Amino acid sequence: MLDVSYLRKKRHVLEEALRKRGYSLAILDELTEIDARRREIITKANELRAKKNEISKKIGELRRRGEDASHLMEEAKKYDELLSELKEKEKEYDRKFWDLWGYVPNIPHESVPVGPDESANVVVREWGERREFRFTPRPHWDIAELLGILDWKSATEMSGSRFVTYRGLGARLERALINYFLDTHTKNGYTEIFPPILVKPEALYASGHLPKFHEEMYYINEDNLYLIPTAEASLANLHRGQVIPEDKLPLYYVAYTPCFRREAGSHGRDVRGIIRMHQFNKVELFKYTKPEESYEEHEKMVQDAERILQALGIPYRVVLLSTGDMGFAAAKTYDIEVWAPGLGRWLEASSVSNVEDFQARRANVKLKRKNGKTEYVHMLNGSGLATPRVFIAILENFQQEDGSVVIPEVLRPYMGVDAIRPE
RNA sequence: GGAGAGGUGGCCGAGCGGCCGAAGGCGGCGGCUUGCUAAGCCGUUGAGGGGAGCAUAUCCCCUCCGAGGGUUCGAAUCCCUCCCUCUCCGCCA
Repeated sequence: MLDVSYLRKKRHVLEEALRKRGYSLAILDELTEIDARRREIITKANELRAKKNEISKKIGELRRRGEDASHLMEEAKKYDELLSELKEKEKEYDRKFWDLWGYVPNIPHESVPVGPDESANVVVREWGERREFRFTPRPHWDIAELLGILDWKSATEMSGSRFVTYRGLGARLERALINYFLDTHTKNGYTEIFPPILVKPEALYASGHLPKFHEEMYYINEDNLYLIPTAEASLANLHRGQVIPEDKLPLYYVAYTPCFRREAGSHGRDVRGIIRMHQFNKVELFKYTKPEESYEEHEKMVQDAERILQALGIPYRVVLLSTGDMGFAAAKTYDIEVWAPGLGRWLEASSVSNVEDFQARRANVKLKRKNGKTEYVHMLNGSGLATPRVFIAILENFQQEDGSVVIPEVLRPYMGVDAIRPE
């Protein structure tokens, strides 16, 4: 959520932000109208309340002296009728306003390329050499089939499409990735967290996933809880309502969690393999920083994710997302895409965003300066990394002609083998 | 799941219908002291919103004592619902 003063005092900034993102500006007119009405009502109600409070105070004084106050009590009652109506309206407009304000996205940082969609994204750098194959590289689902490490039949039978069962060294590889990621990041100063995976709606409002993305998440009506779509949702709530002394910042967190997404809008897309799953594993990085340091920390976070791919030897590129492709809460986002030779395309394995104070405002996380002043912290999140796409990249990049897959050096201690071979 | 206790400012903690945005302590900030010295003394110190204002200066008002309702002229204080914490019992990986 943005600071409301943008609507009143810096409307041009908002307009520009919405235009850059390709959003309609209509919402601003609606907001302005509701806001004007809302303030009108608040002002009126406050005046009435002030008068009524005054009378009540007098009654108190009279009563204490043991004098009669019935005439004043009559007068006070008159205000009740006037107020009760206004109070209803006040609530109504307040709710309307804040609900709608929740649909206003974050303002893109000035360094973000402007464009309608991913076509305007900018490749910032590319790492590693894409391997030349002497044979036609297979897509990961064929390799997995040969190796017997992914079992689609059991998963679809027990859970449906977009679920998979990892088997044998496949399950082992998944676990190895999670552990390797966690071990690497904790060595780099991130504190490991294992958060709840079911969270309350309030938590998702704070992270910015609600109200907009209800449809994208699994919701358990019985208990009013959501399955998290990413650990970001949990980590953004780690310090809810807290005031953090500035010398404690920045805070670095890393968390492994499964993630759950309904993928409601992507029927028919990426249906084969493990590119797009309802349930997948991800190791998430998260930072709480001072506002003036967040962009520097953003760059560092991208590099922390990149280092993992470098150690694994997977070719990748870093893409700066354009205004039209960026997420709702983000002010600036880099994607890290791994090369998948079997598919012949780049796959997003990480998305690293600076949301500035967008989440902090709703989660109410502040920092206290040395001079006693408080302000909202900046929050950053990034995958470090999502396992399925790294899993794919390993299979496809390190496949041999006979279908076996060579395990990267750094994973061997976790795997216990140097290759996965056909059964 | 059952029985009970409780949720108050950055933290601890008093208050249990009006004089309470809230005693006291700790912490923070400012100052004084420098023979009680890893101290003492004095002062100061919550958040959000609305209005006036060039103003992130200042002033006025409203709201906030877990959240949401209710009773009352008036609620931190009384009633209801929900959330959370703790204790005991039950169940259980």
